[in-house]
Amino acid sequence: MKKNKDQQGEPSALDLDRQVCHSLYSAANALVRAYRQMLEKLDLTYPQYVVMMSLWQKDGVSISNLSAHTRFDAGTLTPLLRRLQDKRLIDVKVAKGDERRKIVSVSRQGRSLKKSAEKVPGQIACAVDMPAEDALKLKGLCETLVGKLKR
Amino acid sequence: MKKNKDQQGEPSALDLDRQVCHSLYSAANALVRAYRQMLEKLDLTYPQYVVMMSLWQKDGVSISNLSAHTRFDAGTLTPLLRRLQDKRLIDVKVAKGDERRKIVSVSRQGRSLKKSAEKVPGQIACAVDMPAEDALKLKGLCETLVGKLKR
DNA sequence: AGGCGTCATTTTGCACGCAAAGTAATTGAC
DNA sequence: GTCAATTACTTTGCGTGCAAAATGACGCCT
Repeated sequence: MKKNKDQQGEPSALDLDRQVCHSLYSAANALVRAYRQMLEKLDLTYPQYVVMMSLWQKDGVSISNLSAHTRFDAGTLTPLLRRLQDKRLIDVKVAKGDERRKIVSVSRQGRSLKKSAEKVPGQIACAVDMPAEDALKLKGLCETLVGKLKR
Repeated sequence: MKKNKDQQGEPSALDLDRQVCHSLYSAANALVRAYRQMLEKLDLTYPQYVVMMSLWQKDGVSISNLSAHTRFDAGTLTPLLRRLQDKRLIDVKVAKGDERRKIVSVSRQGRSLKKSAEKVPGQIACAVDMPAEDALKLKGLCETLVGKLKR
């Protein structure tokens, strides 16, 4: 009776519990879920918050610039920006000199939202409760991964 | 001229590039994108592949068991399982003795798909090209994070 | 037995994520 | 200058991810 070919066989490379990717996937989802509560006061989803952070940092950019910085697909950004516009947080205008391009900028309301958003990183850090060293290591490994998978 | 209150001010906790979560989010999306190509031969999405891995490992489970193991929401599993059923990869039956519960099991075709799936982890490892030590560290940090955010 | 709270699953509604196809405006080749 | 290739963005279609509400079955209390 060497093995037991069906259920509960010897460990396999396909075991869910050994998959790094599954852990990463679960962690990303868990984080978005954690953000959801903190962001609902701001009436933002996590991706919308990312876009606002990008714009708070650098305003008046084209959609393709925003896409590069946030790493969101253009096809994802179009409707997301429409929602931010509906909330009056941003302005979108056609670029002068190149009518294909659009320029996105933060509105006055969008700028004032930044003050409330400033509390969010601390709240998340508190919920996650991970030593700064580990957080940096994690960030570094994720960035490496993104780099390897680019394209 | 101490500061420059608008664009390009001093670094802030809201800078996108310092957000661990944004790196994690991007990495998870990049990984799913990488899986997409390898899984299209199997006609599976990444979440469907996760469910199949879970079932290959342990068959004949209820949906809530599957939900716990895969960490997918029940409301996500219902339509996902319907698609796997449409592809004849799994069988779903009402549990005897408790008609609320359903029991999910791998079909013969689902079992034969496992052989093709066995190549996937190696292909991903190759695309990612990360030292085993780093991969384990990454997995560990993600699991810690999931643990802290549980609830 | 009847009723009620709990449990397992499904449904609904909304927001991504992204490949692929579509639409304009711009650039480049000649 | 003309026209094809390219670029910037939008649209479409499908599959999640998840909160919240709905459905239906169980189990327990009396």
